Amino acid sequence: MTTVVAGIDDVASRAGVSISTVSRALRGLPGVSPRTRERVLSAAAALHYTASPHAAGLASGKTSAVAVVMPFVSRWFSGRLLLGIEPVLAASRYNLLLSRLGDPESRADFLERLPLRKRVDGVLAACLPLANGDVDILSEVGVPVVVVGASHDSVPSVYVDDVGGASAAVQHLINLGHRRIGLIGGRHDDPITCPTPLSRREGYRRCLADNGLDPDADLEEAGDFTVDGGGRAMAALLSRRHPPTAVFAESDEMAMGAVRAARAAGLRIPGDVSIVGFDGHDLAPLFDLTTVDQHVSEQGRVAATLLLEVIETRDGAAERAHVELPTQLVIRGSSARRAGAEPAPVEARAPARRSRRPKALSP
Amino acid sequence: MTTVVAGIDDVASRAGVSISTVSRALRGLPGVSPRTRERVLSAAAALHYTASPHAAGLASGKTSAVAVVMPFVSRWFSGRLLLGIEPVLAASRYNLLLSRLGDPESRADFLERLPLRKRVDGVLAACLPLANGDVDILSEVGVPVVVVGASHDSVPSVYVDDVGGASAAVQHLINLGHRRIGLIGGRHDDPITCPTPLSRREGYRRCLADNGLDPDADLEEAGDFTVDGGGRAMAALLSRRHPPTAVFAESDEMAMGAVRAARAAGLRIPGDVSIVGFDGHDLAPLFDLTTVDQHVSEQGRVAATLLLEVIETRDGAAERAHVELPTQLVIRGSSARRAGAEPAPVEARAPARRSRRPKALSP
DNA sequence: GTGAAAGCGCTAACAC
DNA sequence: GTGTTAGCGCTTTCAC
Repeated sequence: MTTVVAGIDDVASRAGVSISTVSRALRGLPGVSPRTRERVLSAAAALHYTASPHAAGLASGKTSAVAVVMPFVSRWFSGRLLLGIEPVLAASRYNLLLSRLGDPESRADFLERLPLRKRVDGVLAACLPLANGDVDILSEVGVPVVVVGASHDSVPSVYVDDVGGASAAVQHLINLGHRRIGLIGGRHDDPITCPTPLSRREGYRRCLADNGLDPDADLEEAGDFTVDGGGRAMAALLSRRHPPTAVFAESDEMAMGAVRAARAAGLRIPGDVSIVGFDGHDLAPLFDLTTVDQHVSEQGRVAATLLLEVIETRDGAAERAHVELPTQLVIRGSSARRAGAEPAPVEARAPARRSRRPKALSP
Repeated sequence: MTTVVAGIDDVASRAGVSISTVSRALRGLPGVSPRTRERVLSAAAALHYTASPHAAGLASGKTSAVAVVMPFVSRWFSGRLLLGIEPVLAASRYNLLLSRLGDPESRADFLERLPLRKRVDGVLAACLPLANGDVDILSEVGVPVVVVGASHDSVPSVYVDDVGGASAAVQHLINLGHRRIGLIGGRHDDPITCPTPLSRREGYRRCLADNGLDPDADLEEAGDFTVDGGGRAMAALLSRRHPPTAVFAESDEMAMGAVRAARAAGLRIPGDVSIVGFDGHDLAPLFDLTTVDQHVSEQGRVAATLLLEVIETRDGAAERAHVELPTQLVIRGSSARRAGAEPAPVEARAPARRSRRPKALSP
């Protein structure tokens, strides 16, 4: 069963050439006659030969692998990101090494041991909270690093405008006549989360301020980015003496929990309370949820492309790239004009439910 | 920025020993005095030294990496599986190489080139449709293979009893007085899907037959395992001259789409139609969805553990292991007694909504 | 256009 | 208990 695997010398002798010619022919290097190349290729195919990445890596210094590091592997966000990243890597024949850096210990251990060092050609860091010191350590791995889902000064990064996106969501609610707008956010004392919740909260507060509304700490509640957390936060907000007439949740899953909690409290959506999320979650349409789509898989695609560019060209421009991708407010049925508010100019609603994302992108 | 990385000889000279002593000390091998080991360890720590997996792999034949191969990377199922797999691998210091084998071409290419060969110590194949020939080819990679999410004769595997699980779901509906029970299934002509849909359909049909009900092709509809597909299938079923009073969907996402479609058709759930899904999806509680929980992350955990066992012990028993994990019918509010049916013995309902899964398992 | 030989950075015998 | 040496399977000069 454990078949002996063909080595480069097997191919060489079968093709009647030396191993260096095999190496050159197989990698498409110049200096090999068409006839020879042809013979080598068919010999390799016949033997199911593939060069050992280890040996090749040792000799050449290239590993043809990149590491993707994220705090969670099972969240919706992680999957979407991988959806964008994987095809890019596969197309360039890079292996994808997945690492989770959830808790502070594993993160410390990672930064201490740098187990990826010498194993990959680049690192894609998703949503990691990179303190300045961390980046220094990370750059010590000696390979390019690209950050996705957060902006960072000294590392190329791909991200969306969280402040602007949150702001657009809140502005949408304000345009609908809402004045008491609640926030369901992340917990800001969690050392392992990304800066994301801070930015979205900032967008929320800034938008209120820009519209002459006082941010009210009583209308902000932590939902720790889970469905249940969102539900609890919503319940808390609804129990205030002056509950909000609309709520902006910093993630769609929290928004879904909020929808559930509001319904459980006997409220109708959007009749009694409007809810807006953030993400563009696949299941958001099921809740008829208005949301800020952050095109996660596109972020992944762009980040992976950028990383490969940095790896392969060592281009100074790419190494300093900061790509801000747009968000998009997708208006659905969970947000509506506040009962009793004066009418206002009409906003465009999302078109047909499924038109948001081309089919190829949503397996 | 691109710091020079310490090699084993740097550590050796700093500790004042030879490189083989460094190698031994760092890997915890016997034959090193405590004093020496101590000096080596601190030298290595000071230099942030980590052995190059490539060099180590070349020399030892072990790569300390395993490949996880799945048809999709962004589905809920994939994330859950990774959630179970990753900690097991990380605990044993194995790297996780993620490959997608979605379309037939990439699958053929994979089987042709076996790019993993020589790169990993083992392969975890999730939900891949392994024809017998494919397994032979796969075993040619020369490393152990464990299949998860499907049973296969010649390869150790971890799976749930799809037939039994589906059967339990349908029996539940029959117990509730339903007689016309629809099926929302997968498409069986798709060459890349797992045997899963066939098994669940078999469980559905068998359960009907066991209860003296004739399976009716008119009550089966394909939903291709997506929310929208489930919605379309539900709409189709509801448009039958004799629509079903209950529907079993082979996945929770299809069930969610079905819930939506039923509501869109003006039906109440479970008053007008009962719906049961299959998966134990995180968001199922949001839909109050009765479902067959297949504990996906547990499947991943067990499969990863099994794979490491095979790798590390080359134990014949492990190499022949077929682990069938139990499914669990979780009864929620989407299924109820058929209107007008005679009463029957009470079934246990799910307890508090969040008790289904310990917190540590649901990030 | 092709081959020979020298490593890449480790591990694993084997000697001391 | 520790050091020396020969590879692991390739890529890469450098000759030819």
